[in-house]
Amino acid sequence: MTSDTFGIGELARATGTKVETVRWYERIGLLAAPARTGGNYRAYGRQHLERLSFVRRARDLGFSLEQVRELLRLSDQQDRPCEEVDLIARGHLAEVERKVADLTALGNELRQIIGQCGHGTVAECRIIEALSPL
Amino acid sequence: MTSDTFGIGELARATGTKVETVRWYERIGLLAAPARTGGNYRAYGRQHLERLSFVRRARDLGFSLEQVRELLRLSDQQDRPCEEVDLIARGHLAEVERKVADLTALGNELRQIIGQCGHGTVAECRIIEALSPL
DNA sequence: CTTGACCCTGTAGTGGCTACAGGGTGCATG
DNA sequence: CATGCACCCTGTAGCCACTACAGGGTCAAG
Repeated sequence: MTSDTFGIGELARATGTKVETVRWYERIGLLAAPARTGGNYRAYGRQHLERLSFVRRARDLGFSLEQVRELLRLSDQQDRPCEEVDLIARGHLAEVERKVADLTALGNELRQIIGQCGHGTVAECRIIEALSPL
Repeated sequence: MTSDTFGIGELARATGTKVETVRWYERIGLLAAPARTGGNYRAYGRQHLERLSFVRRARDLGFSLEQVRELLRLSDQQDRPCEEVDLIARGHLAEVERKVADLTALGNELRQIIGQCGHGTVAECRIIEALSPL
């Protein structure tokens, strides 16, 4: 391994990714396959590190792998307008907001049900009752 | 099929479940296997309908299948204290609240990033920039 | 020369379904 | 009585995004 390449473990540590996940990203074509050493070890360079950091950051922001794939593709077309990027991000934000609304409503319903629990027997349990039909 | 039994399609419609999902629940032992007709069709009764309604309602409230399984088991032990039921429900609520908090933070971050988009080229795109390392 | 950390491939499992493929059943219509 | 159609059956594969092995190979230090 030369001075400015590094193994999969180091790449994983540097990006906060699991080794298996790095290999998985390569398998599904999200990360280019790197060069190999004599012992068949993957040898990564700076570009791989940057690419994987991008992926990690986008994943942390909740983008799907398909969206990440598209964002990577777009980020390589530096002179095109960023409309599509904006569209993907706004679409994702809308999705996140929808989930927040759904989960908030769900939480309220759960709190209401739990609040009625009289801590008696299952037969009198309002939680079970709330789940039962009619 | 006698007067008070019904087929899988009817059960599915009555509970807002897909037929495949009903079969799936049976496969994983969440719903008891019903009797069969001469033509090997599943024949459900009132109990199955109640059971599946319970499952549906709990699933709609976001309980996992494992939690639903446990809630079903507990609901059958009518004279035991409902502590465990309460515990499952509170655990789930805590999880929901955690998700709401996480997603809200995520949404804020996304909104902030999107707000900086100047609608120029990808090269100047703040969204791509926000995803890129350093 | 052995130990231990690291790496390799390939496969199976997770949750909670969903979607077929390739058949059988049951009832109404012509 | 044949045909069409809606419904049902089993079994398997696919979805997402990994994760967890099993069963090996590689490499540097002691």
